[in-house]
Amino acid sequence: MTAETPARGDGRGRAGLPDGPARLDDVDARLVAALREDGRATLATLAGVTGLSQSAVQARVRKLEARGVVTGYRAVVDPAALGLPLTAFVEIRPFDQAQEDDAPERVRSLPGVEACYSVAGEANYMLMVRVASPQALEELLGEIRREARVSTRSTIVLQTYFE
Amino acid sequence: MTAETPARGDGRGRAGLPDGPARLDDVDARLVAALREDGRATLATLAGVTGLSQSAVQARVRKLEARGVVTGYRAVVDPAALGLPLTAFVEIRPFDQAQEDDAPERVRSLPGVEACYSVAGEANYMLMVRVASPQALEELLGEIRREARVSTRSTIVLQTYFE
DNA sequence: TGTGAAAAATCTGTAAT
DNA sequence: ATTACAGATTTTTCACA
Repeated sequence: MTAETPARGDGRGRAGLPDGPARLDDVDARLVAALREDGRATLATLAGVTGLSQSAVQARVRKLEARGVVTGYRAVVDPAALGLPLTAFVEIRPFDQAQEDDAPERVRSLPGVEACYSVAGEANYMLMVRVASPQALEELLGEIRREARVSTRSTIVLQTYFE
Repeated sequence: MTAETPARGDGRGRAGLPDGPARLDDVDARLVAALREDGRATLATLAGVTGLSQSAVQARVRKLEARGVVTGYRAVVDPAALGLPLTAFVEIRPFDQAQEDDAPERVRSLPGVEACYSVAGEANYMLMVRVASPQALEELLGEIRREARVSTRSTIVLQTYFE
């Protein structure tokens, strides 16, 4: 073999689309599913799930990581056990629409802000926050408003059925 | 040792509260933080982080798992790579408030529904869904409405800053 | 709880098919 | 992709403070 072997096509998938998912085949899909269920599954386990050899599984998992399909591994922790039993969704929109729109950066470092999305709708952004108490939520909302100069509209989570 | 050794108090924490978080000490907190960042961190790494021996760390991690503080380990997967680039929040409320309120169970099995919360506010429940396209969202919303007999109000996610 | 050490299992890299 | 093998790491278990 003298020249490089292009893995699949030109790395762009279909007609000029920015490097796409590069479609997962059946085996990859099963690996991903298994790793989503148990991020610590051993190669032996994954080999069993897919019917492939351990070596083949290892190579595939590495590729999935390298391709950015699997971006990491995390322990799932009960928020209540961390002292943050209260979850809320917070929609925010700027007081003054002329101001600079850097809300995501501004709220990122506030403790308790777990996620930030820009959304289409009445609000500009949607946050998910976890706090210790209603009082803590009140304080956090104040920080959010002040830090990002926005108004907030909160939806309190009463119960999490699954996530 | 003849009788069982109660781990801490009576297992209820403070005055009759239903078995609480059992407060994490400093070391546990660091372990949890490390495992949230890297769910595959080795005992050696965790020992380094905490200054404890591997055995001690292992015992603590086991207890955190047994206590339900750490509920599992998951690979983090790029939704786009799975062919689900479109995220949305869907608020739902029943058409007829007299009907049985089993929406969470009904939507649980619908593919693409990633989370379900009951909420305080105008809606009864908030869902987070991931789908392949606007068309797929339309179809999923139809299924949700039909399956759980609810009306929906959706907020499309344009960009995920962090989660 | 904790430590330390030995045994068992797992991962990694390489090579031949 | 598969099998096989060796060396390094990691996990597990156990004796003991």
